[in-house]
Formats: sequence, structure tokens, C-alpha cells
Amino acid sequence: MQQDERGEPVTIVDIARQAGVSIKTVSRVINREEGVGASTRARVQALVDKLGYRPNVSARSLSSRRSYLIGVIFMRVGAYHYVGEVQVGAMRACRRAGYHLVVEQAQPPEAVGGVQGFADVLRDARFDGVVLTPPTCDDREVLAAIEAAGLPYVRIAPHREFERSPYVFMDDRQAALEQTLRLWDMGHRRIAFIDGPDDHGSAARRREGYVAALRERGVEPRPDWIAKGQFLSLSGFDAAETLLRLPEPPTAIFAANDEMAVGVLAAAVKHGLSVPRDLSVVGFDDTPAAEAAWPRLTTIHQPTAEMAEAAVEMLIQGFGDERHRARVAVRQLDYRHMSRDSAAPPRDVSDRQG
Amino acid sequence: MQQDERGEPVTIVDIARQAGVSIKTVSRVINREEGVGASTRARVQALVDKLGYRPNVSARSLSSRRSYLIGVIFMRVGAYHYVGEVQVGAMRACRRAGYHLVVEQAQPPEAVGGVQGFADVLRDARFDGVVLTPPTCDDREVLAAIEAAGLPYVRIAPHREFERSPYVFMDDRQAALEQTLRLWDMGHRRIAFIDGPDDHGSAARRREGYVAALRERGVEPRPDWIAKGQFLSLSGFDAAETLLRLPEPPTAIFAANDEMAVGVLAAAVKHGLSVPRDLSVVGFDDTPAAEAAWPRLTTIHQPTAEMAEAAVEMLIQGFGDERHRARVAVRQLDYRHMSRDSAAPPRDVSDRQG
DNA sequence: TTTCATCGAGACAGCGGTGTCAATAAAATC
DNA sequence: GATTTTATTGACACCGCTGTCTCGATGAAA
Repeated sequence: MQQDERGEPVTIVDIARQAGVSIKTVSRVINREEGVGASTRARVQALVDKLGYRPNVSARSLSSRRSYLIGVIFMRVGAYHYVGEVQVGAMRACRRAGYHLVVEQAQPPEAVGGVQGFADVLRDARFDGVVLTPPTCDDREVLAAIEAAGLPYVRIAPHREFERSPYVFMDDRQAALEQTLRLWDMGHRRIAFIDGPDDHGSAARRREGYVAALRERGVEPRPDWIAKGQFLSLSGFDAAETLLRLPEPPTAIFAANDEMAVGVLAAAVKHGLSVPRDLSVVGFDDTPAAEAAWPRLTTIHQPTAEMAEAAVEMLIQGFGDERHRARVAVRQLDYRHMSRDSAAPPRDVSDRQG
Repeated sequence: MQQDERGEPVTIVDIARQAGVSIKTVSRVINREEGVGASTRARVQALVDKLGYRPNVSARSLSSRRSYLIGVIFMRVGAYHYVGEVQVGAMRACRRAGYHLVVEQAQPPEAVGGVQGFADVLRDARFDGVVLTPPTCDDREVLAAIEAAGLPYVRIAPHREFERSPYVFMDDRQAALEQTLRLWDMGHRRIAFIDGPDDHGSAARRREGYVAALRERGVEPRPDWIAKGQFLSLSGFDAAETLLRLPEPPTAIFAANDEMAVGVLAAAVKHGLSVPRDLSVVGFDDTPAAEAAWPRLTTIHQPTAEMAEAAVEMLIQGFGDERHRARVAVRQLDYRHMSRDSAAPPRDVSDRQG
């Protein structure tokens, strides 16, 4: 299909010759440019379809200076689920527009080049744009390298310098606020929070939501009910241990991500607590771990793939480009509360009710 | 650095002019071809370094017909950790050789084109080669599409048709055999196995290892001690439930992957069994979940990143290409037993010992 | 009827490299 | 010293497409 009788791939010249037009006209047709008569266009298009012609990307990028490549940059690939979702979404948008998705790691530990090596990679690859995810999207060196390379970029859920580039986000604070309120309204009064690492802006915003919710109910959040975590299961376990050993232990624990919530579940097991009867646990993100945990985790669904998809769309539509930066483009997506099995009214309340 | 005084990127012409040589000579130097005098080479190289010249990938691929792009193909991105590790390894090899890694999804559900659409994508992208992981690497349609596009490819842990392409693998069967033997030698005599899905060859090979180990100890494996699983946590949970309800329940459960092993852990909790005191649980793969589980999972480390790295290396070195296919290239990597906290001698034995 | 836009389409020069082959100089051989 | 090799280097034609500019034809306006 994609080859002529001599086994050579079909080129624009073949189409032009067979259609009896110039290559420029073929170029106009395949790029949906105007200035071609309807009948000519139809004839060329038919030939394109028949011969299965696909323009050569290298040739096209050489002359048009576009690579049809979008990059996703990661620092450490630790949060596999997140990274995977980002890629799925980004790929979706790429494919729709005939782009391809290249994954790149900023400063892999073994790279001698460090940031310089990364800058080289950026220039080599000739991306039409890159999408950045937390925490990379707030890394000064990475941003500097990307800007030095003159690459348009869109960030996902950035944490600061919001005017620096277009970005996509969801309202973590509001989501956390509502989640906390839900626990409160179930009857919980001793609600603890497990925080995330400092370089993740979303963790901070989720904590703000937690704090705001308590204040909204007229309670000042107690510092010893906010435990530090690292977004890792084990850190959730440790944090929960600390919380559960408190003289007045919480009846509900809100972990800033699902992974830590799973750790809390494990700690509950160790302490002989039944979830949600003795302890309510809620997470954030709605990763597969949430669905797979036992009991299934009540959490908040973060539209990760959709955010990445939106980011790539913005890139392809030309936001992310400097000429648009006067007023930075922003897109907000919605979260969803996932009520599953790990949260319920506290025992004393349910006893009273039962 | 990478731009001249007019803001234009440095090209091979700039280097040639300033070095007082022809562009071909510069080309030879940057490609490390022979046939350039030492002094000329040094002079050109110095200029390349000074001006920060990087060859234009598009131009280069247009004339050399190489894209410097390696593709990784996934069908469904479900096993995020696996996919992530593959990418990390593949990226490492790519970067060393100046290649870039493109991720592509075969037949995303929403694509109308289906396989045809995927074939188009393959031809568009002009990969120099692709690496395939399970279960995609055994998918007939995907393989056909890739071969139709004339792309070299290397498979990771393929399941059948071993002569069809070069591949990288580890000895799942032997690893599982040893793991089972370890349980046996701890004193376990009632060892159950949770199988994986049928389209995953590694699952079958792990089961074979389990069976072979028992036979090696003179025992015929009992069919009701081999439960079906789907490589998902929940399926491990369900399988464990079945196993634990058996009139003669196992004292050790060997799950064909970590995720299911975590499900087993959850089931143990539900049944009031303490791991490893009442039940030993071992997994396979050594994913982060294994380290994060409570208790930490005894498992087998699969060198996923290294396998991907090796696959890309083979691709870049020109294996995977048809002209090498007379005798297919193969590389085997080693596994590692990770003894952690979820396996111990069975209670009756330890009682006797204690 | 003449003058201009306007539209459709083609000619042609790049884009920045690589591959082929010829040319020249230096070294080796007889 | 003449001739053959061998090591360096360059000239130049592509690779397949896009961008710019030109040109002829057609229909409307003058």
C-alpha cells in the first residue's frame, strides 16, 4: 500500500505526477491549505488515499521547522501511575493531531552532563513543545533549560510562578476542602491529615483545603493532627503510626494521596483497627491502588490523563509559545469524589444511631 | 551558545566556513567517520564545541533515512510500574546513543482506525526500531503491522514464535522453581500458586517453575492449589479467598506477580491470618508495592529496566534488522531473590523449633 | 472594451544534512 | 625517478517537503 511497484515509498512527487499537478498542489491538498479547486483537490486526495501516501516527517520538519514531536519531561520516574496517565492523555491528543510523544528524563542521575546534557537533548530533539508535570514543572533549572532552548511549554498543576507559562490545573484546595467537610458531616470531629512533600504544590493546596474546611466549621486545626508524608506508601504508614499513638487519636485520616492512604490502611491493620469501623481513611488521586485496596479507598479522582491531553492540545494550538505569553492561557479541569468503602461515620456516632 | 550572532541556529555550514573546510569534512568529524586528518579533526571539533553545534536531526534523517527515534509500543497502559521501568531503561540506552524514545499505543480503544490507524502511525513516525513488551510482543496483529512497515524490532520476554525476532528475556521458570524450593525447604508442604492471565507468557513459565519444583521434591501439584489470577491485586485477593477456604488451606501462597501478592496480603487480613506467622506469601517482579506492603513482600527482582536497555541497544546495534534474522539474537538477564518479611517457616514447624 | 482584483496552480529555491565520486597530495613500491 | 597506493578532502547531487513568488485565466468593475 505505502510502496510503489519498485518497493520505494510513495512520495509527493509520485502523487503529483500521477495526478498531473505540481508537487506544490499536492502539498496544499495534504495540508488542507486553500487555493486549490474542488475537482483538483478531489483528484489528488483520491490518489493520496489510493496509494496510501504519507508525507515524510523528516522532510516536512526540515522545511517547515516543525518536528511534530511533543516531549514529556520527567525527573525521576517514581510515580508510575501518574506518569502513565499523563502519557496516555498526551498520546491521545498527539495522535489526533498527527504528533508523536517523546519521553525524556531531565538529569538522570547517571548522566555526567547534568543539566547541560539535558539542554543538549532538548535542542537535538527539536520538540514543537513540551509538557511538564509536578514536581518537574516547578524546577528552576529545568524551566531555564527549556526556555533557553526556546521551546514552548505547558505545565500541569504548577505550584508557583503561574504567569511564567500556560498551564492546566484542577482545584486541589477545593476538592480537599469538600472531602474534609464530608468527613466532618459524617460525624468525625478528630480528623487528621497526612501532608505530602514540600516540592509538590498540590500537597500544600490539599492541606490548605483541609485547614480551610475545619475553620469553616469553626475549629482550629491542631498541629499534631497534621503529619508529614512523602507521597509514598511507607511514609503514610509511618505517619499513621504517629497519629494513632496520640493520646487522642483521630477517628479519620485524610491522606494527601492514595499511596499514603494505603499505608494508613496497613498501619490500621497493625494496630488492630478495622476500617472504616474504627477508623475512616480517605485518599486523593484515585489511582488503581485505591480501587485495589481493601477496603476500597474513598478518594478524589484527579483527571490526570485529561489534564495532559489538554496541555498537549494547548501546545499544538500554539499556546505555550512566547507570542501568547502576554496573557497566559490557563485551563481548569474538574475532580470527582469517589465514595467507596474506607470512610464511614465514626463508631460512637454510628453506635448512637444504631 | 547554540545560536550565532544573528540568533540563527548554528549549522554545519557555519562550522565549515569558520574551520575553512568543506561541510562534508565537518560531517565526517561529527559522525566520527575516518578519513580526516588529526589536525583537521581537532580544529573542526574545537569549533563544534565552541559554537555548541548540534546537527539538525530532521536534515540528518532526511538524507540518511534514519530518524534516531526508537518506539515503545503498548497496548493498554495498565501495568504502570512495568511500563515505567521499561521506559527508564530504554531511555538510558537511547540517550547514550543520541536517540530519543517515542511512546506509542497500539489500537487505543477510541481510535477508529484500529490496526490500520496504528500502521499509519508506525509509518509516519519513521522509527529506527521499536521495542515490544508483553503482552503486546505476542500480539499477532501488532507484529504484522510492524513487519508490514518494515521496522526492525526487539521483543522483551516474548511468549512464543521465538525465531520471529531478536528478544531479551530472563528465566522466569527457573526463578519460580527456586522460589518454590525455598518455601519447601523452609518447611512448607502445602504451597499454592496464583496464576496469571493466559496472554502473559511469563505467568505460564512461572507456573511451570512452580510445578517443576514440586515434582523435583517428589510431589504432584494439586490442581486446586493452582488458582487463576489476572495479575491484578483484586484477582489475587479473590484467588486467596478461594485457597484459604479450602478444607486443607495452604501454608504458603506464591503469587505470579507482586500485585496479586498484595491482594493475598489483604485477604489474609480479612481472614485474621498474620503474615508470615500463619501464612507465607511471596510474589514476583519486585515492584514498589512489594517494598511498600506490610509486611514487606518476599519476591523476585525482575530486571525490567535492564531488559529494555538491552533491547534498545540491540536495536541500535542493528540487530532487529531483517538481515540479521537468519540467526536470531537473544540476550538473557539475571533475576534476584529478594528475601523480605512475608515468608517464614510454617507455624507447626516453627513451633516445633521454638 | 479596458483595467484590476482574485483565484488556482506551478516554478524554484531552499531546509541542513549525507552519500558518491572525483581530485589532490603524500607515502609506498619497484 | 616513475608509478602505484593510500590517505585526505572537496564538489555536488540528492533526501522529500514547504515557502515565496510568479503567471495565466476569469470575472467584476470602470
